[in-house]
Amino acid sequence: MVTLAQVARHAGVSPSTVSYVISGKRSISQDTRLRVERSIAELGYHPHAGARALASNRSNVIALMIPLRTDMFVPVMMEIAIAITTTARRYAHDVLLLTSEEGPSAVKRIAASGLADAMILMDVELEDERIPLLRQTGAAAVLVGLPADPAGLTCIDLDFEATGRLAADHLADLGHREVALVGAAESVYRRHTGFAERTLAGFRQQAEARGLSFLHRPCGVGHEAATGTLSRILAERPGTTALVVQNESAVPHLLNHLRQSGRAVPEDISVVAICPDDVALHSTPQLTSVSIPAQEMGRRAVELVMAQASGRQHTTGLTLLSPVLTPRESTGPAPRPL
Amino acid sequence: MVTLAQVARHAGVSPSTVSYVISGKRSISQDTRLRVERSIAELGYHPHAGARALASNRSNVIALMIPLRTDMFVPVMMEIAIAITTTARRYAHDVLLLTSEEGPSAVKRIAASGLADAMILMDVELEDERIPLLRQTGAAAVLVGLPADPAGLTCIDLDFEATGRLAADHLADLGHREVALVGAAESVYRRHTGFAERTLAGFRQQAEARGLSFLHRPCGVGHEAATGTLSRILAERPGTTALVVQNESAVPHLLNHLRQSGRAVPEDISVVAICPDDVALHSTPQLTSVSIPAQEMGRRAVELVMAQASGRQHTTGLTLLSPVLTPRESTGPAPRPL
DNA sequence: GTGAAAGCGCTAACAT
DNA sequence: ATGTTAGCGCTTTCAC
Repeated sequence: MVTLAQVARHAGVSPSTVSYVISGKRSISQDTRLRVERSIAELGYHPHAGARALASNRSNVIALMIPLRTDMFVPVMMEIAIAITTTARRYAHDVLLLTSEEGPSAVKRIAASGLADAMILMDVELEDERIPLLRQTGAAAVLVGLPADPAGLTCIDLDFEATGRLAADHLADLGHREVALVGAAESVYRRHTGFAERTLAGFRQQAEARGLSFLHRPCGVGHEAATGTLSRILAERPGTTALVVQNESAVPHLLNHLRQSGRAVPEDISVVAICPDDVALHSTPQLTSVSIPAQEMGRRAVELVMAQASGRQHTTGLTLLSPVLTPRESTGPAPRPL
Repeated sequence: MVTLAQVARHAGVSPSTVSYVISGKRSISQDTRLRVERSIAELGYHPHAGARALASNRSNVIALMIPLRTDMFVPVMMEIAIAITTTARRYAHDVLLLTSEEGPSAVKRIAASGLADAMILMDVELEDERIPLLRQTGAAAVLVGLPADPAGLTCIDLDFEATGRLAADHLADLGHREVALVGAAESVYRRHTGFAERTLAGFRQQAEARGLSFLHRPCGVGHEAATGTLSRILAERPGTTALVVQNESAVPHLLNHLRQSGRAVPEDISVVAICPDDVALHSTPQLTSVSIPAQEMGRRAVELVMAQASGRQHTTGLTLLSPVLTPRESTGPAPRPL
């Protein structure tokens, strides 16, 4: 193993000089810097992470806690996780993956062991058990999602209330009067993961403001669940002319069920999806959608947590990304009543 | 921060005793052990990861390299990653997440920095750039997937050749004579990720042995791609009575297209999917499938890499999990020719 | 602009 | 069965 001392000897300088060349924490003459850098390259030196963490009290690692659950749309989580990881590298950090299996105590373990010096928590619940521990350890942390009481915490999420309002407005503008919201799995609502409830609240608010009547139904995973939910909606409210879908995995089933039951999209029924762009683009017809900006959420989460960890500021507060609705082929004017 | 020395003082023993209580590397009297354990709990002590790594030359971290690509079925990757993470915890290890963005040099960086003492590589290509570096650093490593030349490497994967043969046999047993394989995205074949080609090879071999004629077509993502691929297959070979599908994201579209074109499954056409069980179970009809044992692959990958890292054995070799085909509702006897 | 040296918290000989 | 102690490789004063 190549050590800093070896690099120093090779370059004919002292160990501290090598250290300072690497960290840039004091000015070095052009000449020395070059010699040291050449030695580093030549010997293939990489600083020992443990030694560095021990001496500097910073691990250069961000812990990422992801849920074990499978009732969320997995590709979105994965995209966020990947965006976090690649962004972290830009800050010379690595990402440690933790699952919720270990429970809230993982927060304590990570903080106390100095394994990571910042944490990003995904799948935050309204009353998340990890939050008290977070407050008590005072670790730099960012939540992806909103808890009930975000005071003193740094959170980032899509503004789902605005998302619900946006969808309602879009449909109201098109003249729809009777609409339905096909939501996430029931377990998601039961668990009080904020996003589903916030979307519903925003949608309800604006639906009422715009005089829309609407129905909300959760929807489980799989073909049966999706078609069953849709049939029941259409049976109960035959006058429904538009659907808002906040359930990526149900999208193909829903579209197919509409096709099969002889309803044309958007002529007979309009569809707005809340989903990543690629899902919307790969559907037929391409879906009018409010996109889930997974990449941006991951990137911003890292930026927020790095700002905190570097002590530059305690950006304690909410970052709510504004939803963007992209009209595509799946929404159109409400059909004239028969 | 609570240190080992503080625990020692609190328990009235020497630091090394505390260390040995924790590691179990030498026998401790019942009495001392209890006192030390109580002190640890009382003070909320967690060993400093960096210090431990520095002193012991072991980080207790497994690096997991995942692909950035999105043409693989994401939920399977995620399930493997989660299984790896939870299994790693059973070995008192954590998982460091690396993406392929950093390139092959990540292997060098991790090995040289001592950040991880073992690596698991996913999405292995036949001529994977990371392999030479792996051989040269001599790091403990397990590949999920098979490269062209696995000599000296430890690999684990589903036995996709046997999977192909199994599917062919199942259909031949049911009397089918003309079958088609709906494969992964074309990019997957171009990149020479082994699994798709191996499935095809196994399927071809057994199809020939059993006298099946067959067609193979890659299939991209999305509704258009899936239905287009299927229409073309049926146009080209109207006598096709069975489909093997190695493309999870195409499954719902395929089933719907069959339904819509008036073909009953399995009366008119049988379908065998190569997919995780939950995809098979959530389809209608439930699919006869060869399951992708994501959990087991993750778990076994950790076991293999731990065995290696602990030096107990260099299990250099392939672990090919035997495929299991579960007959469900989507396959039946070949229809009598008209 | 550069060097010397004191730790960081732990492990693992080497003691007894 | 337990204690003493010398590092592990790095960062960071302190000194010039």
